[in-house]
Amino acid sequence: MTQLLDVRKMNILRAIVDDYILTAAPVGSRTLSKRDDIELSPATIRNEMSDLTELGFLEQPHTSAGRVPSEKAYRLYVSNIMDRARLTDEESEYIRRHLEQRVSEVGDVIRETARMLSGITNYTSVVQSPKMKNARLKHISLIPVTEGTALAVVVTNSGSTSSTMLTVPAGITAQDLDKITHLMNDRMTGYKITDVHRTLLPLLREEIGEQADSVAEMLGGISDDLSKRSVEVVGAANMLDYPEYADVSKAKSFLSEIEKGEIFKEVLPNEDGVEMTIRIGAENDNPELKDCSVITVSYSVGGEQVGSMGVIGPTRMDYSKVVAVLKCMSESLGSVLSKMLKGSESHKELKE
Amino acid sequence: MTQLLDVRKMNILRAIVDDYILTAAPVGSRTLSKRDDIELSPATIRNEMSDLTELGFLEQPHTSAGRVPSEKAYRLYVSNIMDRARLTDEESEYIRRHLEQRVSEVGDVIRETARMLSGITNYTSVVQSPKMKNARLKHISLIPVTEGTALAVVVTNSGSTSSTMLTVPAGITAQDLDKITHLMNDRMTGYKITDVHRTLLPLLREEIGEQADSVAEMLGGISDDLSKRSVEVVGAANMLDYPEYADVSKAKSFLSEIEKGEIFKEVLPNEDGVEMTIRIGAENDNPELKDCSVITVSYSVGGEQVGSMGVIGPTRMDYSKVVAVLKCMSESLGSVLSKMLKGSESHKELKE
DNA sequence: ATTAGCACTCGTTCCTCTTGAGTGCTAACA
DNA sequence: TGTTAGCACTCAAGAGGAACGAGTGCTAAT
Repeated sequence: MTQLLDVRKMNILRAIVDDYILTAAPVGSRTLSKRDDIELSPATIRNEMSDLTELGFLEQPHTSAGRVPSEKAYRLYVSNIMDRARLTDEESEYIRRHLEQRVSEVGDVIRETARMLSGITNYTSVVQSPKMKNARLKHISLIPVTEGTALAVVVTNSGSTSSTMLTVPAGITAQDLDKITHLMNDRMTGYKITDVHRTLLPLLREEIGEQADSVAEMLGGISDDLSKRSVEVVGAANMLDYPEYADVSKAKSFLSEIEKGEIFKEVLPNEDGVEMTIRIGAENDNPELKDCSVITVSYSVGGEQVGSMGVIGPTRMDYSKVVAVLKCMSESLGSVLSKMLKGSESHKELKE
Repeated sequence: MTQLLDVRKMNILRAIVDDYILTAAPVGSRTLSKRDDIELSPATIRNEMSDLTELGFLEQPHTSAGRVPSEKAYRLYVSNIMDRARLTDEESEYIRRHLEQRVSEVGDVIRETARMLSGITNYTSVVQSPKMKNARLKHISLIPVTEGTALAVVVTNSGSTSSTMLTVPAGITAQDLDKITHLMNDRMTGYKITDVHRTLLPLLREEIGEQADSVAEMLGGISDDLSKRSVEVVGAANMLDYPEYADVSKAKSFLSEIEKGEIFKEVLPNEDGVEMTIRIGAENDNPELKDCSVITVSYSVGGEQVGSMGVIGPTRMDYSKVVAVLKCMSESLGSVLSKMLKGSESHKELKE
């Protein structure tokens, strides 16, 4: 990338963004010239600021106010300017240790992650539970509930359970369900949940004949259901701490959006391989977030991205800190989950 | 109860409360005298208001402002004055129909109840899931997970499932767990979950001898876990619509309290037999709710109170409407749950 | 190229004044 | 004796205006 701005302009822009992130007040030339890292007179700075305004990096609320960074400025700041901080060892140690105290259930770990993320950053956090597509079958029970419906209770190798209501094809009896349950527990444990119904098909044909296909379809519903993932959102009320939301009607519309529960879409996993995404203001698809920035990071177990989490804050958020915290969280969560899920011993692959 | 106030004072008080609930602005004597239901001159009203203030039913924000009802006034209003409205048939029909569309899962019904409750009242709703203490065992699986831990998956006659991580006593093998599972499915279905571990004890003695007691204790953990109940809280952001929360810092402290997730305590079931409770302002245990009123109602299945729900709003809430909506909701939820849970056929009672 | 100097802009703050909704009290009235 | 008209008084809220000051842009000197 070619140098968009000369070094001096960069420095001034950094100083303005840093200051604005801290104070939320328009930054003036005199304030800047007092800083140690800028050795220029106010007048010179004013000239530079005037240029930066023309280039679209700064905005002026009104003639006699200081300058405020534009979204373009944040973009540049985030990609080229800010120092990509790492947390101190104590901080990351603290995070990891807290997370490791919650090793009994995946849900607990996710919740604790969300809580810490919002607690440390003081913004709103969104954490998605890991996808279980690669989970392997450990135990299954098909339990008839009413005429035509059955409950499938699946335990995966990671110890997580899920239960799904299934519609039982006509003609399948409780005895059939029992037979299928035993068949699956005997022959299919260790297979990926998503593969089970296909792999099982030939065996089913032997056991229950012509209804095998409809039963396989029913079992497919289990892996569909398993792909539904929960999302923890914590710290929405934190936003009220920032002058951006001093106006109650703004606060209300933000909080209502959060309560709708579709915010997780903003945190949807990035394309494979992309670790971190920063979306600033209007870059967000959701118009309700046009004054917010959303930073998301994916987390991995065993080298594979299985989920993501994010932080939502005002565009004037502390990008550097949030990036650092998210990195650490992602690593910690990944490693804690790995430990939890490593109870998976027998892996049988589906030969396609 | 003896008549605390004469009829005219009652009328004036009702008018003031009604007006204040509507407008949130202090009510003056002239405003009142313009109302059709009060045929008195402002001066007369002033005299009465002065008396009511002395008696503690009214308060004055400052000398030259109108009067505002005190908590004592709301108390009186709620117990003796307000007309206990019922919903129209269309309204209650609407509620019932909406709820009946969610018959597949208890959790869905609870969530929809909370959503409607907050949607209709425009306050914050809290709905507790029904207690399952009387649920009866339909199916159980004990699945070894790691050395020393097992997962208990329980399906009740109502079709709801729960899974609990149990600590397996030393010396109990996977085979033992299997044996116990079969024993329970063969002999204990239809019993109340809470009774199972006790009733099973003699049978366990036969099967696994001296370890029976520790196993029974482990199984007791299942019913402990089953008594954990989820709570849905919806519409916290609604509070921002009211001038009481125009101050962001108030809004923040309310929302933070909600987010802490302990609000359900305010909705804890009333003593048996009490159907509805109204707690006004300082009557709430939680100091964070001292400017709020909480109305809770219990709901029943088969004549037994199994849960409760409530609405949280400013003390200046529309008591009459909320009471009516809660009554209707309680009945609808009760009847919908009854239908869902009536799948319970075989009941075996524990002979004590 | 930088900076000191200066006139100018404009939001914020702080007064003061006015307005009006409300009161309490007193005296007249039915 | 209860009700009401009248009046002086209070006080929050709003309007208007001066003073302030943080900021700018421009020009001329360094």
